[in-house]
Amino acid sequence: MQLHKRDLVDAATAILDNFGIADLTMRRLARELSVSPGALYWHFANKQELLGAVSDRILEPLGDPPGDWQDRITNTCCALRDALLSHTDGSELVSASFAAGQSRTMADLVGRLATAARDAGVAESDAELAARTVIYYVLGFTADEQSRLQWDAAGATLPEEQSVLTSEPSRRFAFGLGLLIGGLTVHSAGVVPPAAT
Amino acid sequence: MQLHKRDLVDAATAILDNFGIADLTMRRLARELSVSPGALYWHFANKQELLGAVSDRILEPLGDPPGDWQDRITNTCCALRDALLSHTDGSELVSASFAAGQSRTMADLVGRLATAARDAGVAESDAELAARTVIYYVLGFTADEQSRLQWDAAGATLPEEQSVLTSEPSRRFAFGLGLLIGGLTVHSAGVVPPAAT
DNA sequence: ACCTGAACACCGTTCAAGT
DNA sequence: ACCTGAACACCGTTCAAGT
Repeated sequence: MQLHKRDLVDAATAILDNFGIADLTMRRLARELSVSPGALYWHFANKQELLGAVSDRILEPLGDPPGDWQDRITNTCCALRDALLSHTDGSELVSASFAAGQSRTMADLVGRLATAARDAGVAESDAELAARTVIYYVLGFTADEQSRLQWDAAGATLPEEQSVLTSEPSRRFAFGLGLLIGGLTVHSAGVVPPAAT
Repeated sequence: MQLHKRDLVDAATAILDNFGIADLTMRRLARELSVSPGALYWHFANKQELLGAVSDRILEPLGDPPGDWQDRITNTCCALRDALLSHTDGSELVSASFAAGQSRTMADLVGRLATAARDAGVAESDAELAARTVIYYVLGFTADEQSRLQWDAAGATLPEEQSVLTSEPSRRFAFGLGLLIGGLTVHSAGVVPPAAT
């Protein structure tokens, strides 16, 4: 039967979940679909584009949260982190797609967070940067968290006494987020950030 | 003559600067050194370790700045950005080495920034996370900046009217940094960050 | 329109064997 | 101690040719 983009993304997501990003290759995907490697290039121009589609699939659960700007930032970031943690190497994959500009959903997220930043009093010219700064944090934090989680899951499972770096990750995630929201709050209060260089 | 670690890192850095990270392969490096690919594995256990050494080379210019905690964070971040921008794909390479825990210098940087965070009033248990949050920002911002710079350098050179995203990058860098320093400042003033999840 | 087969130009890593 | 040669097990991408 005919191959559709959806089928490729389904199978790619399954490989990701079961074997991780290192095994998510075009050839492996073709093998899984019982198809020649070249067939994939009828549906996607290249691997980057395919990975972008998988990223968007991973980010499908993200909604458009209501509330004031603080709530919207907090909810968006928590939902993003949850989505990334739901798939093996999720943060690594989405980080790469984001950097390559291949994820529609990440672009939308930047837009929404920029709106929240404007509502916080950030100037139009800096709103997107503020949005991206928040995203850098979520992607960086979650990549760290996930690599430690997956390393622990593979190795010895220290049952109670975990490292300070793996303990209470949600509380820690909120701390860093609070730093950024606090920064936006003082910014809107009229404090000028110190000059760099 | 004998091959030393230094020679490998020299040659690897030259490939990076002249051709970018995609061309920095073990086989290419061996060819450049007129040596068999296997020879490299006498000096480095694997590619990750070699890339870690290149990252440390790139970060060599970084000093240990004096001053109050705000100055130390600002100067460290600006020096880090400068070092990354001095080498083709510098931020991509160092980001990867940092994520893989292969750069001694990045580990040192986390330590120094954590000390600054403690001086800002951050609790011992959160100081390293605050340090990492600052680093996520610098790496994320600079990766973005560098990819746009390198894309512009390759394509059409729009001489005057640049996109809002590539204009005045240093001012924009300082803005995001100010957000984080502002967040640390209000934190030390006793404001509790809002809970996430 | 959609896919196969086969090729092109590569990878990272290992390891017996040489000097 | 340090390196070669050769192999192992792969990659992403292209493209004439088939249906």
